[in-house]
Amino acid sequence: MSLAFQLLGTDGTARRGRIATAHGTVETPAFMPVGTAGTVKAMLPQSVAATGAEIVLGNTFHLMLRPGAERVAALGGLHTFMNWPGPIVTDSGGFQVMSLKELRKLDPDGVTFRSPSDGSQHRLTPERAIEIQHLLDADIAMSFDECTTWPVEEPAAAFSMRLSMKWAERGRRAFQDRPGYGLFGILQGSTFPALRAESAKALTDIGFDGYAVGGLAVGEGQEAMFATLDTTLPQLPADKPRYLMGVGRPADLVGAVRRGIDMFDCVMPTRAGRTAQAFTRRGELNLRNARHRDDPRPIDAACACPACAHHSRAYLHHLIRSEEILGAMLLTWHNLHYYQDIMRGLRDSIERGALGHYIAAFEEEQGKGDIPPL
RNA sequence: GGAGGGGUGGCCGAGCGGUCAAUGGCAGCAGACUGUAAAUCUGCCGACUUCGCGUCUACGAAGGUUCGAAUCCUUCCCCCUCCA
Repeated sequence: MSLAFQLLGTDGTARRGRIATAHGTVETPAFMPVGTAGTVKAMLPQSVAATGAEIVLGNTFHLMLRPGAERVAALGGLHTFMNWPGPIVTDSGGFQVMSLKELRKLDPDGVTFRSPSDGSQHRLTPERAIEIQHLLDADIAMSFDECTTWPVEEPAAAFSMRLSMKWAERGRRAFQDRPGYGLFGILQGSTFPALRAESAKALTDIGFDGYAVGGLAVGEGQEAMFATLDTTLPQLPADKPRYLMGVGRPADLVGAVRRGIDMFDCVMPTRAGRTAQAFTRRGELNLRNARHRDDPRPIDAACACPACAHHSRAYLHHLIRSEEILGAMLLTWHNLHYYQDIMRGLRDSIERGALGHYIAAFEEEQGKGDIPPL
């Protein structure tokens, strides 16, 4: 247990902090781009850093299958392997327990997966998930859990959550404490306040370097997600970072930070970028749409990313229509840059005690919608 | 000149007597995407439309056979291959 978290300030329930890891510090609230298979898709590591991201996420399950955790370790660990010298967090494979439901068998001890690529069998237990994350050299490791599906009946959610809590305890025992490295526990319990409370107590009793809220943004909707955060976050220790897993859209990030979340990861900016969607200060844009065909304007005039600095919507539209790789690259870059702009804005306004103003301005501008072409 | 093959919705291309406004693919028009089985997936895609298994016009052209034809017959037009 030696991942230092410093709480630098607060504004209401929102927090401004700093995490010190073996590979550098992370200013929070932070958005962590998803690099599942050892790459933030369509981005060079240095480009990811250029957007302002300080930490990226890798995945235990995917890297275990290919190229293999032992191989990554032999090649110097994930930082060296993917040339990302900064901090790395790794998901435990818990999300795949949900997303690969059809390809896995769950038992009290762990989960047996069939590989989506070649059908081969792979076993993940709470202990093995930690071992793999050690091999990958993740600065922040995550407990192996079962990401509970939604909707779910309360008894099933309770059963699933309690299993995850047992696994969290086993993972905690397997985790080797080293300076600059930490292990986070993951809360479950779906949208049931009593289950979330039970989960929070179970994890804080065990004691982790940080606490993640899992099992949200799986279909319950923003209102239910925020309601769950409202009742759950006060039960977590103030001196540890809080990570909302798999979230989200810009408005989700803003609302969750206001409620006291310090960290996020989400495929949204990268995946949406590869599928033609751009997030902007004035809402979302689908660059595949014909209306951009003759538009000489940038995606977002207020954005400093390469896509907005040097290229028109018409050109981006052309690249996407032509299935040119550069289209996916530029839109991914833009989305990640905009996400980091949001995080910078949130951190800055919390420091100044002006979060309320920031959010009001954010919501007003988002609500305006895109400026129509002349 | 002779022999053979073929002309199908923006394009390519199935269909070869009814259940065909016509399989697929591409292009086109939209939508979705939240700890990545995702550079993916879904819907629409002749015209009209009260958006309904409704009406109309359609499978080179014109006739014909048939209860019924994109599918069979006749003539014509055009394209391709091979032989002279």
